[in-house]
Amino acid sequence: MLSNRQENILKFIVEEYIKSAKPISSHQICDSLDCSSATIRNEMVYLEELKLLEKNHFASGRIPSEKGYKYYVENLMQPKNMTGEDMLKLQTIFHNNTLDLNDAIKKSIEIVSEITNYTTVVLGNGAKDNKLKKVEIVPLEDNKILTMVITDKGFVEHKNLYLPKNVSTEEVKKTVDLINKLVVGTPLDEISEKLEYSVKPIIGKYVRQHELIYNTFYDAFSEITNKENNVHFVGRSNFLKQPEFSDVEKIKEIFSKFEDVNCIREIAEDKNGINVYVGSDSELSDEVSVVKTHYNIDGEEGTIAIIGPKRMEYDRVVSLLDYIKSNIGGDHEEE
Amino acid sequence: MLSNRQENILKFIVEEYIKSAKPISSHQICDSLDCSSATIRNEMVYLEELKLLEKNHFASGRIPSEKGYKYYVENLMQPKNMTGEDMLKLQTIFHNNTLDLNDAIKKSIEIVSEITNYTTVVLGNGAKDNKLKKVEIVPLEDNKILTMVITDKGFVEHKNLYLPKNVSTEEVKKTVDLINKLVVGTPLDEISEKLEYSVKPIIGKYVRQHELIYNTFYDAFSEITNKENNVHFVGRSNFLKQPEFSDVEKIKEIFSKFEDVNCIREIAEDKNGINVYVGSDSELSDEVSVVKTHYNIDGEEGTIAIIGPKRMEYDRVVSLLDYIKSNIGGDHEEE
DNA sequence: CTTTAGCACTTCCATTATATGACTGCTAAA
DNA sequence: TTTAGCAGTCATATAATGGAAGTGCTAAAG
Repeated sequence: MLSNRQENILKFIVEEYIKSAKPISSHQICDSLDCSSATIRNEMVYLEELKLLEKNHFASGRIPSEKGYKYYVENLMQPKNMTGEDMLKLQTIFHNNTLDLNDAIKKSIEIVSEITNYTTVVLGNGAKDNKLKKVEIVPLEDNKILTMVITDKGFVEHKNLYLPKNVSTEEVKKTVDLINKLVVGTPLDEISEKLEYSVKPIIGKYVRQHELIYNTFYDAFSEITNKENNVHFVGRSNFLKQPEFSDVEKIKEIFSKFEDVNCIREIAEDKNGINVYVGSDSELSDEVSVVKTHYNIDGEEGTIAIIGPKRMEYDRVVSLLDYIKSNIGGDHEEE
Repeated sequence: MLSNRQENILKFIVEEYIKSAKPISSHQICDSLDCSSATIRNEMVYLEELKLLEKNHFASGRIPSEKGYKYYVENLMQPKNMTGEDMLKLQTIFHNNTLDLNDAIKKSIEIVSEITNYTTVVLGNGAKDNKLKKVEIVPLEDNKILTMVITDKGFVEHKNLYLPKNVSTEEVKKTVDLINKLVVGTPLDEISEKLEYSVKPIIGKYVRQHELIYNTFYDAFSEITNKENNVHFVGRSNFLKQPEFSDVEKIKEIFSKFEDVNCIREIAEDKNGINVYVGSDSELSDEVSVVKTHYNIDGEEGTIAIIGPKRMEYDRVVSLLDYIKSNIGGDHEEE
């Protein structure tokens, strides 16, 4: 158990280090705690024994350890009031009533990224659990047709296809009608299966050249459903602004994680509330922290995450996420 | 005018420096040119007077100047035969007959980026000159509707809208019918105008709450047409791999250019053929070169650009671009 | 028992010195 | 015109040096 003074010292060190990125000396602390630097030093030795603080070298000031950050986040951090400026910027989004949920979230995190200089991600779960609303084709010039797949949540995927010359648009239309009759309402990730056992056996009765057309649609669907999650990444290069990433090697490490789809998928969160993952808990790199939250608004689910250095303004980021979460998906009934 | 030997020396230096990123000394050259290092040095002095070569410091080897690179590209570079490996990777795309032009280009540059470790961009001119094919709405749950704008080239823009409670879907449908009747065939960038003088004056006759609906559509259209060009950027972080960008400050400079939409727009090219812009000519940074080409296939236009350090494998990149250009937009009639 | 002053000690960091290696430029001879 | 050879220049690596910063410890004071 930490004494009151020990907690204050830890808090001071974490917060000051977040601001300055420089190790904190005992002298810097004694003013605000009203005791001598020697006293602080004695306490610091204890905090270091508990692995809450670290030193870069024998005679450097202290910096928070990963454990120290965690202790801070869990026990010492106080909710930070949002500044009027931050609020104002976000409100321009929330007051736009016609904005789609996904667009609103994207815009919010763009703003967060801009005002905090951290990296932000939205990871929607895409259209996986959406149900097929309809399939539509629009014949364009020549043998080119536009095919669209529309889901019940308003997700649209489209793809331009070129038909082999011996296939007429009429035949394709018949196929589309068949699909619409038989497959509408099916969740996207079950469509391939359903096509196989409910459309394929009978398509031959209605459609000439059915094999070619069927395969084309089958491929189009599987491409659409395999499409990687809806990720919106903003402000990757903000990491370049952080002094602890002034080494290109470290930047490389982070960026290669960012490019690795699997790493990004792992960011997905399913816990309630706003969760903070420091360093190794972030699953990305020991050098970064992730603050994230899961949302589920009228069935549209996803994760919003803010990625920054461990030396992150946790209090500010948490309050920003909190603010966004309580404002998105607000009723569109009103007005 | 350069002598034969002088050209050979310049060529050797450029090509060797591209490989090694280290200044080239006279000794390295004399073997392959069959004369002594002193002779080379005498020639190098002359090439330096012409500003084709530079030195980092008094006793360093020579590196090509911007002018030197240009001379190389214009006069010395020989077309490089593509390696079988490179070809093979690209052919997987060109042999996929159902692939849309845009998708094919995107996939190609992804491969180019991967095999060359340079950054690539496709800058389509979006849907600006497309003509409206149709507007469509799909009512979803509650007061949410999906609105889609489809163009003659198969470009689709969609947006989920929330209707105020007192507006019925019926009224929206009427508006859509009106727009389809009056505005179809109009180029996208003239639509706002046309809405204003051909739909607005008469919409009141057919639609209740016409103001609200009209404004909603008007906004949706202007948002769609203002949408920034279709840019597909790949492999930004490849710059981290180049030794001349081991300094974070330089990376910052490049990345901030990449994030600046105007800078990216300027990449658009309208000249014929494949053009090489070295250093300051690149419009991005003195430290990079851009190799780009304009394509116009069945009216779909755009620019493909490859961005790398000045120390770029120009011959390889040019041949890659050439190969892609002669393969995309191949007939879909066959088979 | 807690706090503090003071001092010795450790490490970093910037500066300087020094040696080495890599090249060039120049000169004089081939 | 070409070449050999040497002096001269600069980068780079390594070591030495003198602060500066900040701790740990001890002993005295509260």
